[in-house]
Amino acid sequence: MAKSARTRQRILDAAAHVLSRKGFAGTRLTDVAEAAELQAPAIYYYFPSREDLIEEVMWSGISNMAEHVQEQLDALPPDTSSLDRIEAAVEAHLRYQLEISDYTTAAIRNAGQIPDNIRVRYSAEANRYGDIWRKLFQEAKREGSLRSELDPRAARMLVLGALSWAAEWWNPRRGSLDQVIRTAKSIVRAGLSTAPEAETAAPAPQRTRARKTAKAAG
Amino acid sequence: MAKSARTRQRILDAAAHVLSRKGFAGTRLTDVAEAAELQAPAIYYYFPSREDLIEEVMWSGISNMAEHVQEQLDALPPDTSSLDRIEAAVEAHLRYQLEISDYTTAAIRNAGQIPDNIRVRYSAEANRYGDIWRKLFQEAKREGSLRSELDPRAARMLVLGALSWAAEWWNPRRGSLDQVIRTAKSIVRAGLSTAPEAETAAPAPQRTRARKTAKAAG
DNA sequence: CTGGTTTTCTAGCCACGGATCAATACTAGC
DNA sequence: GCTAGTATTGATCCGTGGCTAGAAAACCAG
Repeated sequence: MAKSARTRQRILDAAAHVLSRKGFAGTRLTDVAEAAELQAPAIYYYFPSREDLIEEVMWSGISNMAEHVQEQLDALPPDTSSLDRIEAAVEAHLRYQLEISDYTTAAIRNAGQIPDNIRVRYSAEANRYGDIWRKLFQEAKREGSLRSELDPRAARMLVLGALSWAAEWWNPRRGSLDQVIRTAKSIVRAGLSTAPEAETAAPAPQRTRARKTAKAAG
Repeated sequence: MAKSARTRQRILDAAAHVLSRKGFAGTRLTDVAEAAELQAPAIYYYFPSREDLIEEVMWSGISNMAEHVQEQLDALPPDTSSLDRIEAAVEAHLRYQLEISDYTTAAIRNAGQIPDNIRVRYSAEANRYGDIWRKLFQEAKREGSLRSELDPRAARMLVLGALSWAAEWWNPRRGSLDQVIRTAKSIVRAGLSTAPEAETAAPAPQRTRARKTAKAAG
């Protein structure tokens, strides 16, 4: 009984991997099968169709990301400032995207290329994730931490874009992840904040790096 | 003689359009032909193969972008500060990407999915564009305008990511382009700058918005 | 071993897309 | 109207990939 679930997961992982670098239309079941170490028709024992498989990859990618980020936010002390919360979300997003999962990469790269029927469910989940950030920015605005000349929606999407795009260029051999995270946090805080950054270069309390729940998808 | 060139251009435009929303593997010659209003085999009169066509779309997308941005930078007065130059590049990039061309969107979305043989030429051109930004950031660093805790490469790529990603979410009906540009400039400047932003909310001399050379691809 | 269930494989149908090529317009100059 | 070169099409070949069916294998009681 457990074996079945493991095989299914292997197929999903393989599909995420292929999807992330070949694109929606370029994802062949034979490639997925090869990566999962079985024959292509075996996939049909676990998924009704190619599209269903891909849909689940896309869906679970963004869904797990949302869960992960939300988890990290919930772990913060309740009196954390809105900008600190945004920083924590930046770190959670980058860490998950770059260190853990093919899924988010697959989702992000193919969001614009999937056919409508798949997009429906995906968009719903993407919106749920977007809500997390929308809320973060609303809080910041309400607290007066967001500079007034910024359009909140544009600012939010620009930040999310900077993070999402990191999967395209980040390479573990060219600079550490921590370095990227530190830079991203710094830019985002300074980029959004009204305050002239009192604690400038001070390392700042690392309380945002909560715990290391390296929870693999599934 | 002019007709031939026009048909060729029509095919290129169509290919850019299809490529940007169907992805590399999903780009069918029949779809391109339909958008270009001719029959698929006619494409082979102008391009030796499907891959050559796609390669030219990718290549020219990033190439025109580089040219456009460089042009705008060259139009700035020689004493322009490095941060003002970066702001100008931000505006040039966004304006070109969002207002003018399917090509850049196609290039950006498919950069991670094209096969190696196409990627070679594309990467060369992408590097050329990257150089423009690398230089901008180096200048800023040399001038001492870049905060010291920022990793220059990470900072540069995060900014470029924020801009590139804009094509994924920006919609002319949901907020004006000028609004997005203003927000992006503001975030980038404040995000990178050492100075505590003296001219805060003041509209600031609009000398970065150079002229409106709406030069279409080709 | 045996019988039954779960899982995987072999074989193959079918549709589609890239590519080729001969045939056909269209356009100019005569 | 003929001809030469340009531009476009329709018919077709070939390879490939999603998917199905049914057999084979692996697994697991007893």
